[in-house]
Amino acid sequence: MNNYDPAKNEAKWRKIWQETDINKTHEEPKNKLYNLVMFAYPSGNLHIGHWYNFAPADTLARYSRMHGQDVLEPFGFDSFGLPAENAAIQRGLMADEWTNQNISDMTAQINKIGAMYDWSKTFQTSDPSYYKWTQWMFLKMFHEGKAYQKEALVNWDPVDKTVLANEQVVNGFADRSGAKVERKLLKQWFLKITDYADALIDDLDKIDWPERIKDMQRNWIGRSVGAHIEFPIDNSTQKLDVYTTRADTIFGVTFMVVAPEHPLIETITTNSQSDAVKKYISDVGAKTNIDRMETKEKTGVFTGAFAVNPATNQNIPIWISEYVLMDYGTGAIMAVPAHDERDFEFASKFGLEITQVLSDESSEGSNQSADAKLINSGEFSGLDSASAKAKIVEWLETTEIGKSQTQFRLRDWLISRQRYWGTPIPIIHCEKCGVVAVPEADLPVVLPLNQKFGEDGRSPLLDNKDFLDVKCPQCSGEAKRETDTMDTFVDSSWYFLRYPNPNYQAGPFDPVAVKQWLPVDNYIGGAEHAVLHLMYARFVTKFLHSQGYIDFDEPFMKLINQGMINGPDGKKMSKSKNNVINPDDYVDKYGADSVRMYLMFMGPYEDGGPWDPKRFEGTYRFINKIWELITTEYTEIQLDSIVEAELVSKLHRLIKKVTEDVQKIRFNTAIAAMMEFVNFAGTLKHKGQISKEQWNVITSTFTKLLAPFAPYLSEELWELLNNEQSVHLQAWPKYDPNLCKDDVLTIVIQINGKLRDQFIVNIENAHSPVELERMAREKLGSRMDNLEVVKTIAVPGKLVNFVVL
RNA sequence: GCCAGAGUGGUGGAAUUGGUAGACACGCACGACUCAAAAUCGUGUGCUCGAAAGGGCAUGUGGGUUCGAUUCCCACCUCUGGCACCA
Repeated sequence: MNNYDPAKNEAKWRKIWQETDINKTHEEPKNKLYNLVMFAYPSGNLHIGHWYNFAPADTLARYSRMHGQDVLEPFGFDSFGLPAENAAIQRGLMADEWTNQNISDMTAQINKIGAMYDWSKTFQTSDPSYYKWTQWMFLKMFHEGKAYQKEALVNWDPVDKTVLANEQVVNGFADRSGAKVERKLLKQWFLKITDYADALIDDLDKIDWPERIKDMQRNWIGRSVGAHIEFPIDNSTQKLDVYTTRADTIFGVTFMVVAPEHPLIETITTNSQSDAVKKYISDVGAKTNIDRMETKEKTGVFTGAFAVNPATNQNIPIWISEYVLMDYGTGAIMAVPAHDERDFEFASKFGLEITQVLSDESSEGSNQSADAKLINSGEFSGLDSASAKAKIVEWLETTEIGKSQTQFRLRDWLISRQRYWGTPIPIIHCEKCGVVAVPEADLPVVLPLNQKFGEDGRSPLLDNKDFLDVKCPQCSGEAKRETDTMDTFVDSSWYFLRYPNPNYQAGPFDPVAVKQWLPVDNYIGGAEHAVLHLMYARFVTKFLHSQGYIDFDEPFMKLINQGMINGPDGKKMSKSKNNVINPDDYVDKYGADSVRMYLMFMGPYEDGGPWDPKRFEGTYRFINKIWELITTEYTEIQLDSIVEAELVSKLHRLIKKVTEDVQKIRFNTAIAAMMEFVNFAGTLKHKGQISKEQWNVITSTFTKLLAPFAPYLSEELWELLNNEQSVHLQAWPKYDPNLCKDDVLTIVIQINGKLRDQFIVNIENAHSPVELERMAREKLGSRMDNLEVVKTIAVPGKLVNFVVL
C-alpha cells in the first residue's frame, strides 16, 4: 500500500494554489456569497479555537463555490489593542513590531488550514490607510451629534489603567485584565448607540441569527414600556421625576427613593439630616461595583424632605439608597412596598408605611398575577392591573402629571481609552473654540510610532509634543490634540465593509463593491461577542444607512456560532491547567485535512467539546481509508448488476445527505454518512462486483463530495483520477431522486406497540394497509393463534401493530 | 431571582410532521498477521435473566395523552451559557 503523506501533499497543493491564484475572488459577482469569519486579533499564534472557527467556515465557502456561487472569503487582522501594548511595555518592544511579527507568523499558520482566502483582500486596522477611515466614521458621527463627550461615572480598570465600556465589564470585573472595576467620574467620549435602541431590537426579527444571541441582545438593550411621573416636592417648586412600569400601583406609593448621586439631594436635604446624608453618600461612594453588588441588606438614609403622592395627596418621605441606580431611568423611584420585593425590604427595615393596592385573593400562592384587582385606589378600584395601567397613565397625561414612556437599559457606548495603541480620536481641544473636529482633509491623525512608554505604562501620547501641540483648525491659535484613543471595537465595527475593495482611497469603502457583496451572508464566529462586536457593528451599519451611505441596515444576514473546544480534560484550555492543544503538532504530523475533519466530525458545530486525541486518531484513519480505497487498483472479479445498482443508489443518497447536511450546518452527520459509504464501498471493492467504469464514476463523485471538507486530499485524489482542472472548481454533484428511493421496505410488526418481528416488502405493496396486515399475520403464523386482537393499526410503509388483550 | 439552551450506552454523539432507540466514531474484548510490539484487518459490544430459543428493563425524575412517546402536554430535578437591586 502506498501510504498517504499529508505533509508533502499539502505543501505541494499550497504552492500550486498560490501559483495558479485559484482563490482569486470574481469581481462583478452574479450569484454572490459573502462568507466571513470574525475578525482575528494577532495574539501571536493560531490556537485550536481559531481552527474550529475558520476550517468549518471554509467548508461552507468551498461548498458554495462548487454550487456555482461567486464567493468572497477574506481574512484580515484587528491589530490595535491592549495585548500588543502590554507586550511592548513588558518586553521593551514596539507595539507595531510585535503586532506585525505576529501577523506574519499567524499568516503562515493560517495558510496551512487550506482555506480559500483571497489574500489580495487583506488589511489590518492599525494601518493608517485603514484607521484614517475609522476616524472618518467618528467625525461623521460627531457632526451628527452621535459622538459626544460627557462627564460620567464610568468603569475604571486599575490594572490596564483605562476606562471600559459597560459591555466589557463582566460581573464587576474587567473582561480582559480581570481587575475589580472601580467607578470614577471622568470626562469621556461616547457614541450614541441608544438612538438606535428601538431599531436594534425590532430588526432582530429580520435576521437569521441563533435565537439565544438575539435574546441576549434584547435583554441587554432592555426595552420596557412604562410611565414617567412627576411628584411635587412639599414646600418646594421642584419636582421629583420617576420612571415606573407599574403606574397601576400609584395609590400604594408610600415613599420615594433616590440614588446617592441624585442631583436633587443637595437642595432638598434638611439641615437636621445633612450630616447623616453626607456620611451615607461618602460611604457608598467609596465602594466598588463589586462591593455594591455584594451588599445584600438594604441600606439608606432619610433626606428629611417629603414629596406629595399625586394620587392620594399624602406627604411621603424621600429617602436615599444605593439600590436605586443613577444611570437607569431618572435615578429615582416611587416605592410601592406592598407590591415590590425590594421596596418591601426597605420599608420593613426602616419602618415605613405599607399600603396594599392590589387584591391578592386572585393570586393565591403565586406571584402577583395579571388578574389581580385594584383596591384602595379611589375611582380605579376594581379594575384589573392591565387596564388600570392604561387608565391611570391616561389620567396622568390629562392632568399633566406624567406621560407614557419607553425606557432602555442600554447605555451609550463609551469608546475612549487612555491608552496608546489604538486609533487616535480626531479631535482638537482649543482654549478659545473648545472641542474642535479635525477637518476631514487632515485625516489621518497619525499615531506616532517608535514611542517610549512613561512610568507605569503611561501613554506616550501624553508626553509627545509633536503629536500634542497643534494649531486650532478654527482660530489657528495654540491647541492640544485629544490623547485618548478609540477602543478596538470601533475599528472592528465596520471592517466588513472594506473587504470587497480594501485598497479604495476615496472613502472608507467602495460603494460599488459594497453594493455587489454586502450584506455578509454567513458570519461565523464565537458567541462571546453577543452584546459587544455584534451589537456595535449593527449600530454602525444603521448609522451609515441612516446617513445614506449604504442601502442595507443589517450587516450580517446569517450568524453561525461555533462552540468552544476544551482541553482533553473537558475544561477550558489554559496554560495554567496544562491542557492546551497546539494545532500545529497535529497539522504537521497528520495534516490539516485530518484536523479539519476531526473538528467537524466531533459533534454539532454549535456545541464544541473537548479535544480528544484518541478520537482524532479515528478521523485520521478515515483519511487513510479513503486514500486506500481510491488509489489502489480496482479489479473486476465477478460483476453483479444488483450489487452495482445498490452502490449507485447509496452514492446518490450520500450526495443528498451531504448536500442537505452542509446547508443545515451539520458537518458531523455529513461526515458520518461519508464514513458509512466508504465502509460499504470498501467491502464491495474486494469482491470486484462493480464494473470498472461505474467504479470510476463513484470514486470521482465521492472525491467531489469530500473536497470542501478535505481540500488537500481531495485535490490529490482528483489529480490521480486523471483530471486536469482543480476539484475545487468542479460543479457539486447532483443526485437523482429516483435513485434515492428504496425498492423494498422493512415493515415492523408490533404487538401492543412492542417490536415483535419484521418483514421485507416490495415498495409497490407497502402502502396497502390491508395487504400489510395480511402479510404480518402470515409472518407471525401460529403465533397469532393465542392472541385476541382487538384492533390493528397498519401504517403504510412503516409498521403493523396488533392491539391485543 | 430572571432569560435562553441542554439532560440518550463506558465515551463523543445519531434518530423527533409520534412509528425498529443507540447510525457513525472512540474505547474495550476476542481473533488474524508478527519472534514480539505498533500499525492494519476481522468479529463482538446498552443493561439484565437465560445454555439457547426467547423474555424483561432502558433516552434526568414523576405524571398525562396515544395502539405506540427520546419526540407532544403538565409538574419537578440537574447542568451549561447569559443577565442580575433595571423600578
